[in-house]
Amino acid sequence: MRESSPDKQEAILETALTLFTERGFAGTPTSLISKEAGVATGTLFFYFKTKEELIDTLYRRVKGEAAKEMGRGIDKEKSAKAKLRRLGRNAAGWGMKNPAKLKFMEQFAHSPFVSTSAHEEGMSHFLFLEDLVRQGIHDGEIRNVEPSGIFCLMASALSGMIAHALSTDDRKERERIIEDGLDFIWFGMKA
Amino acid sequence: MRESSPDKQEAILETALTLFTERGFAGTPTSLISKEAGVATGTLFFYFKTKEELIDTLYRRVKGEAAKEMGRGIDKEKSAKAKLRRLGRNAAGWGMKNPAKLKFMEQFAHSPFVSTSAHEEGMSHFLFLEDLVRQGIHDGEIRNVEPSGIFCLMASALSGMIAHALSTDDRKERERIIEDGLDFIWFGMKA
Amino acid sequence: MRESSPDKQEAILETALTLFTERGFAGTPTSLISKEAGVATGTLFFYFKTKEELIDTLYRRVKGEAAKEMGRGIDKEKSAKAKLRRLGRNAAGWGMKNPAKLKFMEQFAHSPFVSTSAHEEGMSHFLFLEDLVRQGIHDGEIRNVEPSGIFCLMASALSGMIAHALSTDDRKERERIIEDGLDFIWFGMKA
Amino acid sequence: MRESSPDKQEAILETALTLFTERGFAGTPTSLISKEAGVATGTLFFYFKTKEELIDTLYRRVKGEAAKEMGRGIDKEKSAKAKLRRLGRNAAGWGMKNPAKLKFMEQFAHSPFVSTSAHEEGMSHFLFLEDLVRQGIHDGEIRNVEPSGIFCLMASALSGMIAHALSTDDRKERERIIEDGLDFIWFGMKA
DNA sequence: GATGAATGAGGCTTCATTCAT
DNA sequence: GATGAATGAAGCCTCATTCAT
Repeated sequence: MRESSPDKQEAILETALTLFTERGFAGTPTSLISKEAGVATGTLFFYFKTKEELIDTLYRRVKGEAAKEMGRGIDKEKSAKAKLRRLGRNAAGWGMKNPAKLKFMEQFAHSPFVSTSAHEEGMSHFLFLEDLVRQGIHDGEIRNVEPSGIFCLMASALSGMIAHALSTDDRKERERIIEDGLDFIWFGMKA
Repeated sequence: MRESSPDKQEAILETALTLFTERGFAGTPTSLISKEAGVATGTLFFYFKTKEELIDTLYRRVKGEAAKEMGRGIDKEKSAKAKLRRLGRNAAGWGMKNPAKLKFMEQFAHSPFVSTSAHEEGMSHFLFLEDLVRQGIHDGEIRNVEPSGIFCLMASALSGMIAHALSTDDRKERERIIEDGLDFIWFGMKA
Repeated sequence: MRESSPDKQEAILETALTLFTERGFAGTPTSLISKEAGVATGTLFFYFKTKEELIDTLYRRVKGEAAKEMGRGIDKEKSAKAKLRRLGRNAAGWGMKNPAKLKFMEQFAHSPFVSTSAHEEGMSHFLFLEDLVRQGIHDGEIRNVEPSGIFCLMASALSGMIAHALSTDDRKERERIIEDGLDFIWFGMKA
Repeated sequence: MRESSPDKQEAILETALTLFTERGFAGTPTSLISKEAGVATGTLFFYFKTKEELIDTLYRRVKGEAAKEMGRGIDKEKSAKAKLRRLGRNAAGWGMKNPAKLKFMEQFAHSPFVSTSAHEEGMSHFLFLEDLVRQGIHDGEIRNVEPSGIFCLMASALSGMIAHALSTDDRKERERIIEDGLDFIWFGMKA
């Protein structure tokens, strides 16, 4: 009865991610999460005081992980164009490899279930992207318009692009969608 | 209390829209909707067999209205560029005038609460947009890439742009955001 | 399934009184109350927002009823002595006839489950008793000491007396206990 | 945090007393007791097999201590009157010095949480009081009525008196309440 | 058409208790 | 002796839905 799993908390988070993605937040009882995770009801509440805290934790984690993946190797690139392209490919790559996490973020990006503070923390991970745009403008590569606007447009276009890419299973097709999408984004902002 | 709705059904729909936007589907009991709408609990279920039917009806309505508004006056324009610009301005204008409805659509675009059929019907209203892109490509105004991809990019960028525009109260600022956004979208796709 | 009982609320209150007396507040689940009262779980919460509100309502009712019974016919008596004796007999009579209510009051008089406001309202019903003592002092029938002190002593002695009387089933014995108790109280305060 | 208890068991008992008084039995989780006492959850259950055993132990202790304090120096007094007065002063003194313990006893004297056996043991400590009354009757100092009745009246009046005395912070006032109360009790029973 | 009291399945959370370390 | 992660039964309460009036 007393098991040796070193990481019940991890099991809960992982299970919750999948279930939330499949059934939504309200459609996923905590009892189902614990059952699927192979722990007792009480265990979930030992690690997360409330269901909301579990959601929040998950949201912060996934958003943080996504941001980290997106930034990978950016510094090695010289021009804003190259940096953005790398970033876009990173994002697409992460989304392709983690469709559940992507769906989770999409689903809850606008959800009132996610606390405001989690949303803010989530956003903060992507601030470096705005700096990148700012630098591009300064260097004359990007059109001189409000950086936060470009950031929004880029972020939403990127997200739409990845969702679209995920709708096909064909690798070639996906790559084409991504390259076309990155072109769209770059032409949209370049000086 | 709700003097502008002679019709109870209308009062329910209107109230539900506001409440869903503020509190989400799961956070809005039908009892609260009927109370705020000034009708009895039973009345809501006379007009809508289930809560989900109410949600679906609302979703279809709002999506349909948005699509109708976006298409207004498009035929008068000649070039794809002009058509798209008009369409973008319509969308932005509608969003500015109906922030609650916009928020509703944003929040529930990915929600499992909305039935698949409602989602599909919602999407169908925007198919004319894809035709528009197709025509633009044929006329050489738009780059020759998969139209559905452009459609996705445009739609998500538009939505991000409007959300960003709504974050400020300054009319001038809003207009600037919208014009910059429409430029971004156009440059992104033009041949 | 839909019954015609005109007074489910009353059934709930009555059942709750008995069960609380037998099992205490914490030992009585709301589910048991509704089951024994022959109503659905939800019905209890339709009439009482929370379990605590049910307790409070019950406490106020019982205390109010007790106070009313105690005051019955007091005005007809002339002297303080006669008034107090009548009051004491009323109290004892009520306690004998309503042992469950008495036990309920005893049990929860000091309980943190009963809200402060309910306790205060409960006490307020007995203020007339303090006035009675004050008048007795003024008329020289009762020793001139702080009336609130006498009130406390009298109230607690009365309550102890009734509890003691209830411990026997013999009517004669009970009457003796009551008369002896009323003597005790009167000699304790008379001038 | 709790530096005065070298013994964990003692710390648990002390903490439990305070918490039970403030929040009632049902409102005080064992986890809170152990946390406040600075021990692990498991430790509490090493010393007390169940929560009820902890409650019982506490109840027996407090009741025993109270009885012991009340009886202090009684033998030195000659007359029943003097013995009772001494006993009353002892009781009042103990109550003033141990308001938490007093409140604990008041609150749980009628509680179904306390086992029957603990209640009986608690009562047994006060049997000497009944003997004292019996002796007073035999010596002609106390009215010849059923001793157990007098015992009940005296006990409840005493308890009401102490509660009342505790409601003021003024030392003079308190002493007056106690002396008046002891008069009340004595006049109530004297021959 | 309209009402709102009534239903009861089911959700979230608490907490006494256990036991491997 | 002591710890605290883990358990799971059980409690309070919500809320979509029904139906007699």
